[in-house]
Amino acid sequence: MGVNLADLVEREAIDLSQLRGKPVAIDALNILYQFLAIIRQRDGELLKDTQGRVTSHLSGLFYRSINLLEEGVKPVYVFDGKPPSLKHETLAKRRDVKREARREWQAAVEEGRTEDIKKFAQQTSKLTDEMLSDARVVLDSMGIPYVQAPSEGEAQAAYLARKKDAYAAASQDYDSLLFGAPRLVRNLTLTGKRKLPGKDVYVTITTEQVILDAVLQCLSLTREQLVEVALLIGTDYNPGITGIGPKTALRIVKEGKFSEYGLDELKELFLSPDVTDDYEIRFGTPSPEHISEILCEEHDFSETRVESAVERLVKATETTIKQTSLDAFF
DNA sequence: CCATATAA
DNA sequence: TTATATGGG
Repeated sequence: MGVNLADLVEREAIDLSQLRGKPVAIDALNILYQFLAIIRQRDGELLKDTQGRVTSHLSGLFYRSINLLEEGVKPVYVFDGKPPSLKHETLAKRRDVKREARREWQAAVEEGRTEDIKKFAQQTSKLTDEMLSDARVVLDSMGIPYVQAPSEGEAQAAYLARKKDAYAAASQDYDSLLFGAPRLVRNLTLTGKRKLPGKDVYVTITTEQVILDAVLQCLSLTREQLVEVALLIGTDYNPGITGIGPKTALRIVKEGKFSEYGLDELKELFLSPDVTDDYEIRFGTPSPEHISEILCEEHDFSETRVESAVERLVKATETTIKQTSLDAFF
């Protein structure tokens, strides 16, 4: 999932208040997959409505968005379009992994291995078109804008950040940096405690940011060279060169020997990705009626829970709009 | 993940 | 008030 630049980039813990009043371009697929992986019951099953339709992603999207707005953060979701054809091999591999995970999950449930149940269930997540369109309807009802990317969502989110239509791109993956996002925000969430897969150990998860210029300066690389390093290690478009890790990749690129590896054409996918200017970011007024319609009537959410959440949403929207117009005024 | 109830 | 448990759809 995405390029692994974790060993190379320096991250800085930030407080959510540093994002107050600022639009943040959130990679929608990335966050929805996270919700599907995490929002599950004890047997690893997803939350579903009475008709058996998955709702975990909607729960996550709804409550997370409200929490962000309450913090003054303005989420702008970016949805993927058609994946570049060069990604087909990667996507096929992911399907295989998921098929295997479903088998392992079933076996773990039958044998009652609790840790494995969770582990394998998380790997089976699949986002359908219906789940994505439900997510869009929820956002519409909340008055939260989203952008349709022609191709990769990460690329479009990075483009928004480059154009300063967004203050940052938010994702767990580092690809936005390769696509040129000047600022990447990871772990854009409130709750700070998460359980480690291994044992009953809890780690504190903090929101962090990665500044592209700082990364490049620290490594003494250009963005193009950072892309070269990533391609040698492996990205969503290529498996990487066997036996080459971050350290060796850095050396190769700095010695100017990248072109010996036949990956030159792939660079363009990151340096000139398919993005569009055809979008409008406008925050609207939430519609309690539409929210109740899609969440409660259509998908069996609890009315009392949704009502109190909507109350928070309306209040947060009012103050955030006020804050923004004030910012624009001064 | 998040909200809510309950314990401490 | 804060920490932990559990159900959510």
